[in-house]
Amino acid sequence: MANHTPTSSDHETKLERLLTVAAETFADKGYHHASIRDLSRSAGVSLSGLYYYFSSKEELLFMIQDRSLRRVLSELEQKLSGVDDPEQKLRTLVQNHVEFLARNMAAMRVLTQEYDSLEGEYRTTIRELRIRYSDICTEILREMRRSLGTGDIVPLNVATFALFGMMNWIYVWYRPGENIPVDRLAEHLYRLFTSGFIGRAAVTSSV
Amino acid sequence: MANHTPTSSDHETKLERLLTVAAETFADKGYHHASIRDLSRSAGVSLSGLYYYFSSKEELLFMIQDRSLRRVLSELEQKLSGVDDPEQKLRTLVQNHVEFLARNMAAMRVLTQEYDSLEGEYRTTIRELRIRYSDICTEILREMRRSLGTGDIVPLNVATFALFGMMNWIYVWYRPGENIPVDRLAEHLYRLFTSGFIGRAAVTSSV
DNA sequence: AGCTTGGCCGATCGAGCGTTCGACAACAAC
DNA sequence: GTTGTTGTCGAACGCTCGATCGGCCAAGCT
Repeated sequence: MANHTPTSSDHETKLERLLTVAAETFADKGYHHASIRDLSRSAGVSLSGLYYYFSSKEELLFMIQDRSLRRVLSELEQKLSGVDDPEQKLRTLVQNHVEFLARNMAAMRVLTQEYDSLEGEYRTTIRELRIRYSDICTEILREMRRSLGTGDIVPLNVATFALFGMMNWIYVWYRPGENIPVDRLAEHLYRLFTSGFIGRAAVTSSV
Repeated sequence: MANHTPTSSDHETKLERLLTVAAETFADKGYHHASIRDLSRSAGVSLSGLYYYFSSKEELLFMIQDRSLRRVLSELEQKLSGVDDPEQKLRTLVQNHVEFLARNMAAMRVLTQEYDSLEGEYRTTIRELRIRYSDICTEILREMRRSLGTGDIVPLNVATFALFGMMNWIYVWYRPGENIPVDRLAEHLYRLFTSGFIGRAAVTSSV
């Protein structure tokens, strides 16, 4: 009577562990190339035993993406509450994204690289979460522009995609521990995006 | 006697067509998920007939990546010869890359997304080409910095990866014809990278 | 003791995969 | 007219895949 759901937390813990193993395997070999048998080997569970925790390979992929995206989103929204200055908001977004990405490299790689592997309702759900995420970014950029009174140099959606491109490209080259620290990297990207590479106001020619 | 390799150009033409079809299929369904049977259907050639033009699926993937990379590299080097100003060089690089990417979206998508699917010598070859490409970019950035006398704000390799991230992210969201024209997009990205989003010199806080 | 349930497994199925092989038609060379 | 080359094909092989199913076992309840 003490705990009326005695096994549910064990179940959740083990599921979480399986998702981590799966994310690493998918990140390493790619979703389609990695077999459920690979997972069962890495997780030390039998092939059929895995199906107790999820009902299909695609649902497994969905769970990895869904949980990562919701987590990074909720951490961001939590950190943003209370911040008013648009520039500080953007810095918070970049720091949060880069740091989360470095902490959950495998899952985030699966999230960005295997989106096309989802179909139907799974895909729709993930797409809506992604849109919600990028909308937050675009809105911050809009505020920045308004508060600084700068003109419409670059379309907001192009700027948003460029920023996410800079950040998400990290998993192609960055290895935590081998390169510069994560917080310095985030600061570099934030500065590159806001101030640019040269760091001065006017760029010479016309167009 | 007039032409001692009469069929070789036909052969090359057909191979080129097959590579295009294959790139589109791989870009659409992913390398591992797309079957050779899919290709044979799309190309209107029998399954076994395909093997006259390549000896394995992996070689096919390699040829797509190798040809794209060599082509974009040679077009870049050609355009760069004669340009002295580092800023103009960088603008040329961005224009060339973005424009090529928009013209060969499928192949470039395969190039960036399916690098991990190559193994052994194939992988080594492609990696060396990629390094040669990014080295050109890093070298231009170094020249820019020297000629402008600006300090070491952001490490050159971080800046290089950020730039390629901005550019290569294009295939995630950009659809030629639906969004802004390609040359405008390239100019936006060039400006974003050099001058940044805000477009002024100093950014407030310390760190 | 008997019964239920959560967790897990070995064996197996049907489907699809990449690749190979022998054959065949067209065409040029001798 | 024979021979060799180029391009194409249908059929098949061996293998791996995702998924299923019946059953086992330990724990908790009655």
